[in-house]
Amino acid sequence: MTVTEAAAERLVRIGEVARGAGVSVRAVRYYEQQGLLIAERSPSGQRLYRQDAIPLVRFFQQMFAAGLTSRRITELLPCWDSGHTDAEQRAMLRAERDRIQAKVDDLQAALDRLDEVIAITDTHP
Amino acid sequence: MTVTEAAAERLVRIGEVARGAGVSVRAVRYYEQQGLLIAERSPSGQRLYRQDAIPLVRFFQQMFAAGLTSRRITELLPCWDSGHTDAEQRAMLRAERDRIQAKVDDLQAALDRLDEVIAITDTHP
DNA sequence: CTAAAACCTGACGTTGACGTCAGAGGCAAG
DNA sequence: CTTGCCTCTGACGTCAACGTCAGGTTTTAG
Repeated sequence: MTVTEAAAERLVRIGEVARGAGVSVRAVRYYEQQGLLIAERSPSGQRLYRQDAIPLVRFFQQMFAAGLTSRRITELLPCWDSGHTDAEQRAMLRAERDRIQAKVDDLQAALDRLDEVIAITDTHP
Repeated sequence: MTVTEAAAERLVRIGEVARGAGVSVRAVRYYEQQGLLIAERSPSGQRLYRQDAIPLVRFFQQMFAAGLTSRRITELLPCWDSGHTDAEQRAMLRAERDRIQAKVDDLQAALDRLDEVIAITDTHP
């Protein structure tokens, strides 16, 4: 089943997406504004989402937590949607991977320093 | 020799501290404004730092990278200076440690997802 | 039918660690 | 002495992902 084909699925409103993904309604609107998430509209103008919008929003959160910007995510979304990538996208993917790995290393180093202090302060109360 | 205490050492100006620690002059002034770094003053008002200000600034950078705020760092500085801590400080240390650990886990999960996509896009060029 | 709950579109506010600019001194070299 | 670099104090600007408020429409529960 492709994206455009999308048989008659149960469509949900923004509140259900927000609750389901654990974010605010404002956040979901923001994602649309940034081009991350496209919603159908009801005749009265309310946003209607397919159910897979919920794991998608969770995924956005994960990428945000990893330090990607919404712009970068939009640039990389086709990699997930179609599985097809050009050279530039593959380069971005690796760049982000490397950046995140470096961040993990930094955090681990900070963690070690904190643990060191904790060990000292625990033996010197 | 603790961090704050020190004998008559060669004092350096802000530019040398900034270059030595790999940050901007503005950043060093900001740290003073936030109460992280205290500087002597020359008769003309220029900031004079002891040389151990340089590793200290590096340490601040490391903590910033780990997501601590300048306020939190000021609250925890005594743990490094004196080695003495009260219950509240030990609780903060552990809270930060746990937060960083959780962040590492999140980053690792994001990393795995990216690697997954990279592997796919590499086999489907 | 009505009231509450949910949704809409702007649009301004928040946070943290600085960047940047303006205007005014200070300091060693030639 | 003056040139050029360094430093000073404000003070406003930046960026990203939302929070929040205002004022209005829509959907739903009873």
